Amino acid sequence: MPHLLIKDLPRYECLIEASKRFPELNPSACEAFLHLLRAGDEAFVAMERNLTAHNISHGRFGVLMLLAQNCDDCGGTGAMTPAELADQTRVTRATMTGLVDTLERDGFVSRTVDANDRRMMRVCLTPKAHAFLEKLLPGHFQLMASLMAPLSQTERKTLVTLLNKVIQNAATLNSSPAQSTAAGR
Amino acid sequence: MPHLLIKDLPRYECLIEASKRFPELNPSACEAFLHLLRAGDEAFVAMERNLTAHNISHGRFGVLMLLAQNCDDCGGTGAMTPAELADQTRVTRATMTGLVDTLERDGFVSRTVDANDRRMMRVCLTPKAHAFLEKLLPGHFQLMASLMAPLSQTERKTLVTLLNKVIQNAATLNSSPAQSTAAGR
DNA sequence: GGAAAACAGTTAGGCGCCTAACGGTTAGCT
DNA sequence: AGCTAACCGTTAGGCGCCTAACTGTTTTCC
Repeated sequence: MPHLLIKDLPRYECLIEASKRFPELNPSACEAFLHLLRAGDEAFVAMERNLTAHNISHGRFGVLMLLAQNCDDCGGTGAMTPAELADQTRVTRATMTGLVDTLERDGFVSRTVDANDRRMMRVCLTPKAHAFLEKLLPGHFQLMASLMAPLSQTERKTLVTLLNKVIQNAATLNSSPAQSTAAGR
Repeated sequence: MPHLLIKDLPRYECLIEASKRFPELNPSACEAFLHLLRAGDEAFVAMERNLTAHNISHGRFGVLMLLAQNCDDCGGTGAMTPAELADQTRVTRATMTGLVDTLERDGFVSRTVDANDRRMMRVCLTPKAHAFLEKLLPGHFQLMASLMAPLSQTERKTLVTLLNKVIQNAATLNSSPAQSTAAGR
């Protein structure tokens, strides 16, 4: 379930030591990177454990949340196409087909063909899904709260600010074509 | 490849709005949690993109790093049993079997049976693996550095401190049998 | 000495995600 | 009109990770 990630993060002195062999290794950057990876993984595992206890994968949960949000916020019908869902949840359309398949099988969503464009499908939440979320979400939110409990309000704000810088930076890095560093193969 | 995670993180006002319907939702905790998940995912994707460019998965990479570390630090032979590897990389022994299988197939590790206990195997890095790491690691470290570039030295320290609090807390939460209603700590 | 428990590693089967290729539908061009 | 390109959703096949059950080896304890 968890991402493979070395159990004991290396001590800072080891990073400094290693930086002598590898001049490209920036100890503070490496330390921050590894801690970020680890904390994110830990948070993910905690969340997924809670979800699997309710017999739902994080993938399917993401789809339900997205549909629910679309339903509540825009006051719309809550209907979205698979392509929209795939785009906003960052999975491929092929994966979304599988997710919607199982959600439909379990009675959480319904599929209908678009009246105007027969290529498109409309995916809608069922009442059963709304009831399911209503029962699941309180525990989900409590989990977030207890995970962030050791941080004060201002610490959380600081954390968000710092993470935002990383997110923005990573977004541009990840979208750039290729930043291959080593020359050739 | 990435964890499914909603593309646009909700605005803070939306969280406050949602907290009216769900009293368990703590807006600042939720915001910090989602940003952590996203930043960790972004970092993970960046790292894995770099690794797959060298035809290695993050799972196999973790095993190689662990073996290399064990070799360098302790001055030992660098030989570890699959059970040790599985324990320290946080995957099951069954998964480790598969990882070592492919690593052995590609000539990166060798398997030998322990002389004293014929139940055990000894997994060792080959010279080919050392050469491979020597070529791969500079780019790997550069990636970390460029990802953390927007943070100053002190900001990185702050980030590590905050993340450490979360990691410690999550470790106890994840190891506990079931999460309580969390009124404490 | 011999049965049973404990342990190490592997195999079998499942799930989620991916990429690549496929039929069905609409829009654009000549 | 008809041919083509673009698009939507789906299928097929692969990889990594999981759990559960299995094989083989050592230890334990009568």
